[in-house]
Amino acid sequence: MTSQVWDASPPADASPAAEGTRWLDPEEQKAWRAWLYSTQLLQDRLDRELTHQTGISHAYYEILVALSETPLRAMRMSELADRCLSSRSRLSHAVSRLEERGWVRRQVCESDGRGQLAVLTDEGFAALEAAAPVHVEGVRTHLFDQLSPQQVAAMRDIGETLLRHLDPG
Amino acid sequence: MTSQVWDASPPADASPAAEGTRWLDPEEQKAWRAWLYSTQLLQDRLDRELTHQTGISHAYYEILVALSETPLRAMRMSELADRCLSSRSRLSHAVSRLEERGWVRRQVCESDGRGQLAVLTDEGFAALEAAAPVHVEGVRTHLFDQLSPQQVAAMRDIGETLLRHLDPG
DNA sequence: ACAGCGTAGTTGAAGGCTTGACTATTCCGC
DNA sequence: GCGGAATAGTCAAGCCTTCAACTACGCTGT
Repeated sequence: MTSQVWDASPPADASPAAEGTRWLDPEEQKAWRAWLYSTQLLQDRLDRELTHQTGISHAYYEILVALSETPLRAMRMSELADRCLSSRSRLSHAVSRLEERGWVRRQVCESDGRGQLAVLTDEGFAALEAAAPVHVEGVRTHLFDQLSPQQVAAMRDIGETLLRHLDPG
Repeated sequence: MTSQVWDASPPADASPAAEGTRWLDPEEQKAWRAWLYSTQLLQDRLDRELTHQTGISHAYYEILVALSETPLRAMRMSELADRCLSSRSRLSHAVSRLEERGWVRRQVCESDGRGQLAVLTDEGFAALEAAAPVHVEGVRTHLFDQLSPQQVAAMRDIGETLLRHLDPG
């Protein structure tokens, strides 16, 4: 009746819905907490530093990167949304705001009248060029400088394993 | 001038700000992308499933868990904010909404007139009890069922290493 | 006693995200 | 070609988060 650990062990007087639940054992719980906290702190930290030093949030940065890596610096809206793990709606709003900054413009798609192309402008490319070193330094300082080569390899292995399960694409 | 990879290699005509930037090598870049995508997809998925099946977002869930693990199911607002990796303001808003649902109530702190205690109500405890199996099943299905024991151990090790660097506490 | 400072927490406005409805266009089968 | 289903994208309402005040209380030194 006092303290419970809701990842790990069921309460003594477990509710009916809890029957058959595969609770986490202590090792799993520690791994889960470490993963959850570290990913949240790292993402917050990187996003905050990038935003404060460049005025570009990590979400916007990802959009600019995706466009810049494309031959014509242009991409269909849906394709861009998928690439950025973003909903259509969210991306549409974000592109509108990037348009206001003059970093992206919309252009109707030749081959499909329903479609729109998001096109990176020269100003947008310059903004990305200015932000990239800040982003990379953050990733290096807070992630790669902290880990051994073995840990980096394990991180990649775990990430790719999870992606095979999670990523519909 | 065409496609660039902004984590990995500098553009040929790098801007002055890019001088001396420690760009990521191809291995690091793959590790970074795998980590970034997998964490984002996993967190989205868990939050979405929990929200749809129980009406409780992961952020609210964390608050309820933190309170339930405490002897008197009560915690100082700041302490709770720290525990949930949340800003004071964000937590204050969240507790207000949990109060509207009748799951938490506020109570002035005896020992410090400035302080407030967030207290978990019986209704809040019941809501947590109902949501916990859904949460745990999600974590198991999308995380632990996908990984080998070695990978779980490595995940914990990496998480704890990063926490030592990131966590101010 | 009280001035000044630091701490605890709240509030309101501004902006971002999600959901669901909506328009416009294309594809498909007849 | 033409009618219906599917697809691409946008928009508005509501919720959440952030930021910058702001209130209230406690601590310290004189």
